[in-house]
Amino acid sequence: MTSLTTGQLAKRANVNVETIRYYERRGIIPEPPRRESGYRQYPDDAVARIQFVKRAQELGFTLKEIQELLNLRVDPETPCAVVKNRTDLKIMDIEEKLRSLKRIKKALNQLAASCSGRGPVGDCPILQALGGDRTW
Amino acid sequence: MTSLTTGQLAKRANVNVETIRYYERRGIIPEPPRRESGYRQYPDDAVARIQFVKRAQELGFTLKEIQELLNLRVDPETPCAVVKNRTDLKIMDIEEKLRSLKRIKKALNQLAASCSGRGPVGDCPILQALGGDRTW
DNA sequence: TTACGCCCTGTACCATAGTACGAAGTCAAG
DNA sequence: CTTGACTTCGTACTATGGTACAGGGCGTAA
Repeated sequence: MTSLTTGQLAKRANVNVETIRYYERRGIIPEPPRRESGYRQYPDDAVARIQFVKRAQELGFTLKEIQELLNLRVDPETPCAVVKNRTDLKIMDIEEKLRSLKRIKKALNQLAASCSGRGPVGDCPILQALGGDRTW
Repeated sequence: MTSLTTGQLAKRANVNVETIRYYERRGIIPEPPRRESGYRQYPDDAVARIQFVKRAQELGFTLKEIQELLNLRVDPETPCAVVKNRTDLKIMDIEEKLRSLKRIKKALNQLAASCSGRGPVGDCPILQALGGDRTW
């Protein structure tokens, strides 16, 4: 069984060494055994754990949520429904963000359409719309 | 001409007093004149300036971007096109965020669909998909 | 005049997700 | 055995957008 140093783990998982230490402080990865010298000895599959975190992050989970997700695993009797439920909640969360961004985009498009791009900024309809039409 | 104290301005603009001081530190609102006592004296239209900031924030601009937007006003000869350009960039920015969120949502939906919600978490297809199918 | 509420300053703190750095110890190659 | 790369720890710093608080000064009404 090979074992990895922090640096090797970092390289394989494609993250910064400090990120690994940070995850350990956060309790997202367990403290690995140490050599006499104090060097950490990570098992091979620590790479998979880091990648779990990274994939979940890409899917919009925060580190806190990921930690909760990982904690569920500790008790294999936890019903799978709990995990599905978090996923569904996250989907709703993302739908809310999508709605909000679409609203924003619509408003910005209206501003952009109102502005020819010609003339001095003093007459800019975009700034006027944002600020009322006063000059401070 | 009425003039406002920090607290009055905060109340009218519907923000925290500390937020106003924070904006002043950031250079987002100019330092107002003071009374003998040191009390700030805001002109009435400071309310509009705060609201400009708040509206722009709602539209997805960061304080830094808002500051740049406000700085454009200082020289009324700045062409309006500059403002339009920033707006267009921000629209593209938001479109990018929308694409990203849609990708995430799709991936999460696939995960959620793969999971019946029944059975123990040890067999959960969601966690398996995130982590590879290993048990740490 | 005293009491209460506001205002002033500077600084520290919150969450989020890391990154950077110094000082010291360790490991491996030459 | 030395050198250079790597590891350890603790702490401080980054960016973002504020919030909180202590210790003092000010303002006004009763």
